[in-house]
Amino acid sequence: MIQAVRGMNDILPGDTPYWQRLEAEIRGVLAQYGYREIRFPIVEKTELFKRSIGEVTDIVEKEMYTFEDRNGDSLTLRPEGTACCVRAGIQHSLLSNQQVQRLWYMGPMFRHERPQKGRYRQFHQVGVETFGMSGPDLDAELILMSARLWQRLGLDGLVLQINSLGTAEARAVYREKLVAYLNQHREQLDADSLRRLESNPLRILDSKNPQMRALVAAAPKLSEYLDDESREHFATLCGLLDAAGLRYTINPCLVRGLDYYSRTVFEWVTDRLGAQGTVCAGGRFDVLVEQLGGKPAPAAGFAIGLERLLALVRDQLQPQYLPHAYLVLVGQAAQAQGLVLAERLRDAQPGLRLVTHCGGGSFKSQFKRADKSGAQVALVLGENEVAQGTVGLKYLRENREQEIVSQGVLAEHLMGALTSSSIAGK
RNA sequence: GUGGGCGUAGCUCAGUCGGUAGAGCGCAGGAUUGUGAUUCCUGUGGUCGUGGGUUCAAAUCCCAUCGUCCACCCCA
Repeated sequence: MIQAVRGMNDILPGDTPYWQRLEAEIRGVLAQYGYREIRFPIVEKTELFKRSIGEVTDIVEKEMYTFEDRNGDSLTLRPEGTACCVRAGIQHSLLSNQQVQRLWYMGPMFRHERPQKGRYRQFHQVGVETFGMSGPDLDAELILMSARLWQRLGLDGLVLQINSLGTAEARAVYREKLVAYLNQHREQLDADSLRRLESNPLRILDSKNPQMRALVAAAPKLSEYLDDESREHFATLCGLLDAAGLRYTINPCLVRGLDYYSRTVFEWVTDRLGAQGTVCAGGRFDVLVEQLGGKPAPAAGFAIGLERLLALVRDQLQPQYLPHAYLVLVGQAAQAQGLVLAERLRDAQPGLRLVTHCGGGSFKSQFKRADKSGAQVALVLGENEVAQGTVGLKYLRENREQEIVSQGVLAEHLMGALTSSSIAGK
């Protein structure tokens, strides 16, 4: 048997209604804030990710699906969307002349990691990216928008952590101080931290090893090395969040794995997903556009891991996907008439979800199918009904008497029988 | 990439000391021939993940491999 690629999952019919519902809620919130969808390819030039995410990051060094196409170009399945979005924005002049853009995208991303709970090799993200707005008010909007989404989904228990990374220059100064400090205590560092001392020393700050905690606690603080503008930016953001009544934790150790972030970074975290607790993460990346060859433009955004989010809210979603009615057809004449009748019903009630029985069979077996379909009612067209121009209407989920309805008024009758809201509502 | 747990029917799982497999659910059909879901009866089901090895004999013991889950790591 040929199986799906490891870490890449099929989403089956039992799950897709939940995905669709989740995606619809997200689209709804994004629309409330005036964000517009952008779509870009799943494959990009490898160079794009090397230059944006950073050559020495784990993603670029060992997690990308990179291959040569038939021209010999090095291409990569996108491991994230920000770089793609910026590339598309630059290419189509969406970001020049101080233009303001509020964009979003949704789709699969690819990283070659060892699969575990909440972490897959093909996973799905909703990404939000904004351009041309440098102030903390935009940062606050992004965070409030994500908070609104949790509220709309009935999701509580997420904790908001925020921090400021300052400018690249300020961070470089701090990095030197931090490396100097850690080198003084080299003998206390664990193997991971020694490795990160070379690659990404800031990550040592959020080491999970408890033995590192005292060392980290006494380390120089990034906040003490922030440039004045970043400091003020961050203070204003905190004030805006306070004014909006949003609770947050300032986490001085919150850093990002991708190189392009600057100033504000934030994460929404849960303790209900095991080791992969970050549901949403983002921040500001003011230098990325220029770094990728565009005119300088401030930018900020975030990404949501859809598998993780769905795991948290699945039980609260109420997807509507079961058919309203199942048409039982017994006899040659009924089979021929039934298809036509079903089409007429769909013409008259576009919101009606009607399954027509195919393949014949006894009344008994067809009613079994009707029941298993989840339909609220069975419509019965047999020899008697054909002869009389009627349809039997049996309620499968409630204790009501079976009805005989003239075919001419069936569409109208169904509206009442099924409660109009359930047909009108998608 | 590293470590640990687990792979038996469509699903959830039994399977003793090594003697070539069972249950429940599901699925199909039936219970005086036009009515589901309950009940009863019957039937359908498996290359025991895969490939080697040990043995007269392997679901069972050993090795490898693949998959899966969890953690490290990484990240959304």
